[in-house]
Amino acid sequence: MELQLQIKMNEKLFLRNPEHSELGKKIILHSINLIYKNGFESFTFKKLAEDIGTTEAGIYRYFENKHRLLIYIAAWYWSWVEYRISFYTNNIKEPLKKLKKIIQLLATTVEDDIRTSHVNENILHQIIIAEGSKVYLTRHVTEDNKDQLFKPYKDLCAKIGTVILECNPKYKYPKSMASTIIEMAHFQNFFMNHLPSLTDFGKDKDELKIVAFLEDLVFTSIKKL
Amino acid sequence: MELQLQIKMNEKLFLRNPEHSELGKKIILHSINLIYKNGFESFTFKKLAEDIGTTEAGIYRYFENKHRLLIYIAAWYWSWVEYRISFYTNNIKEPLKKLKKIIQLLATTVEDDIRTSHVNENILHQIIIAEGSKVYLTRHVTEDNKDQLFKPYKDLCAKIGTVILECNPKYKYPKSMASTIIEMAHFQNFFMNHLPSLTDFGKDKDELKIVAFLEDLVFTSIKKL
DNA sequence: TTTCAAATAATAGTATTACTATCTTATTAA
DNA sequence: TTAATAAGATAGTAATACTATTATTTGAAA
Repeated sequence: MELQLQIKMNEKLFLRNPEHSELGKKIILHSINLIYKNGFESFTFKKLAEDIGTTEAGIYRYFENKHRLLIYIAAWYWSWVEYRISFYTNNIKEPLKKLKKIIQLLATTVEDDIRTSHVNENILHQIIIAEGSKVYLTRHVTEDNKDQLFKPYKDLCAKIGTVILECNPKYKYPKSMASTIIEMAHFQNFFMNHLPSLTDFGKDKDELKIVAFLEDLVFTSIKKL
Repeated sequence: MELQLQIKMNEKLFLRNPEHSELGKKIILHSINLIYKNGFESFTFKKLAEDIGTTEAGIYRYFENKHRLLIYIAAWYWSWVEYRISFYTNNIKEPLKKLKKIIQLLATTVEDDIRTSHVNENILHQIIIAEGSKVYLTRHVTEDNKDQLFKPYKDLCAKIGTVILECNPKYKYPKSMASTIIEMAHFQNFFMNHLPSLTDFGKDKDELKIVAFLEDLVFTSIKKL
């Protein structure tokens, strides 16, 4: 049995749906690889076009500009993360166990999902750690937010917030706690690898320590009466 | 009595020390205002030069490029925050009270410090919230880190880590907790104002709620035996 | 089978950005 | 008085971030 995982994306995220053509899929695949290799700053549509073997103008038919492409990639990533969380916590009844699983899924390296052949999820995870915040840290957050470009991220946050409330209905900050978990799962990873003195994991660079830190942080707070 | 607050900056942060000339001070003052107004993405040395009434080449004598200028501004900011924390927690003996004060200082709006006439600290605080992460989220973090460009940020983090250990010498993650406090003090503020559904403070947009959230988060975790 | 629309490729061109270089003038300190 | 230093003026370049136009391919409906 061969499965294809298709994530339905908001129409405003692109000019032409990249999932619907070969060139489109190449754009996603190659842009993820290029951003991974040289970072978002030095990434240009010209380089991407050369990499793919098409023209700059060709890319512009799919995405307004490189920032929009990054937003698309991030939206895809968060949708995929939410799907993944649903999948792996589906059968878990106990909310505390569920939250534990969520933290583990957010903070540890992912394997490549073979059902999405045009996306290497491990590399994608890495680039979202390094570039993800740039998606919303802009002058046009508000308009972009109105266009629902951040919906997958917000949905994920809301979902985690709900699980937190299931753990403790009296906990006062479920949404802020959820966004803290998500952000810190990534930031502590970035710090561990690049600015280790900002963390307690510098020596062994072990993702499981980030999980342990987050679990400690979250569970002591929400378990409190 | 008129006081002047001078912060000694690492030589690698600039080509020519902007504190040592009128033009230099203008560069800092106007760049903060321009970045505040239109964001770092649309900020260019050309616009800055026009704003000041000098030439592009003039700015390039002080800073290699606009990213270096942002690093400088951020370094200045974190040095100033650390100074401020030292000042306001100086007389506090009780470490828990000290940490509480630190959280409040990190998470609430600052007044303009009249002793630094070329810097409006309130606006500076705002731009660091929105642009601060971009300082280290680059391909060249490692080299920049070797050049000590992030020292003020790391020093602050270390200092807060020390206070956390004073509160509870057995707490296992003082540095990660410190970086979490610093980052979340800013991110929750950004989210509250621009993506409110990621927080629990969207309705009244009250910074004191961020303080309350952080206090809850931190103290339940570190007080644990 | 034609034909018509959609996608793509090829090419060219523009404004802005991110610089570098050079030369002149003002300032100030030995 | 001179010599260094900072600043101003001007010019120029390569790369970036686009837009526009025209031609070619492809695949599906008439």
